Amino acid sequence: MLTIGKLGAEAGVKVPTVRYYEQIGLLPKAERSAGNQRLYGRKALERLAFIRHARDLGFTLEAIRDLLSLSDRPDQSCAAADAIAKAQLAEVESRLARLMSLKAELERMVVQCAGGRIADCRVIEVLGDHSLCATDHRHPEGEHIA
Amino acid sequence: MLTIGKLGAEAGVKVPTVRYYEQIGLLPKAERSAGNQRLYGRKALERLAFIRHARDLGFTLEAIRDLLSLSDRPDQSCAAADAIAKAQLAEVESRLARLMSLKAELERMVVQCAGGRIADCRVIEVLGDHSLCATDHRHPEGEHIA
DNA sequence: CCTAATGTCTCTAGCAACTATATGTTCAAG
DNA sequence: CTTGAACATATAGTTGCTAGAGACATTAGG
Ligand SMILES: [Zn+2]
Ligand SMILES: [Zn+2]
Ligand SMILES: [Zn+2]
Ligand SMILES: [Zn+2]
Repeated sequence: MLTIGKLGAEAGVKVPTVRYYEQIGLLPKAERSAGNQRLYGRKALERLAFIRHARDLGFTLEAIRDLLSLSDRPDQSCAAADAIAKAQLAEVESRLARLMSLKAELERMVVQCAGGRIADCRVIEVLGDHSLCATDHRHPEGEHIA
Repeated sequence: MLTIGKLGAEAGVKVPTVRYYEQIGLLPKAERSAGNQRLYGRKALERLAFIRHARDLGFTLEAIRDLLSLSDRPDQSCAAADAIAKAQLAEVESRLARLMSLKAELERMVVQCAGGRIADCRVIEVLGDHSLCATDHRHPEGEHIA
């Protein structure tokens, strides 16, 4: 049995994060030692590693919650799981497109600045006027910015 | 003079967001009408449009605060503004690199799944085991995930 | 065996950047 | 003059954690 610290170290997750996952019901309530400390077995480690990996791939905790409950029903069709992964792929692709556009605009700004006074700074000028941009990089409503 | 609603519409910013920007000191406290409603002039509109555009380019509010205070000093060197833009470009490039890696892994997962039962689902399998991944896409510590 | 250093416990609050809700006031149209 | 939209304030919620306070548990050294 692992203490929370060992568990976190094995899975690459910080201790408060493990407790947080338990709090929001992503991990089941852990067994406790005589002294009230959490104890984990191999199954909990696998579950936490799954969560960590899915987070690393950008899935939200909500999506991970669904994926975990699917993975608890091995005999069902995996269509729902695949749909979640495809949605995540689409999300990543859309962020990618936007970030490429941002990169282009930022590069233009930085390159065009001759490095003089603020009054002549291309960075400041472009930030004040989107019509100076080459692409329409604007934030589609409802999309997360990061 | 514009009311907050008109101002927001002109700049493409929601009304509560305008009030939020005022609250955190990004916009100066607005003049008020006899009936205590906010009134804005052209300068405020320009400032809000600047903020909106910078947000659209992914700058944080902290960076925008700095850029705004720089733009209030037109005679100073623009080196600091350029540095902020370069840092933002670097940030975008690093996110881009990570997202490309995520996209590759997600595509692999989705393509490899034959679409049967959960027990055989490649999506679930890969999520449980990073060693099945082709690249090291893992989250560098301290970086934002989105 | 005692002590000191970690590690763990709970609880609360904070971060970014808003968004939503509730309740009340002002304004413009008809 | 009444109605309804737009405005006002204040508070709480969102996501995914992270940081702190103050108390208890465990472990390693002397
Ligand atoms: Zn410049
Ligand atoms: Zn632009
Ligand atoms: Zn599948
Ligand atoms: Zn992986």
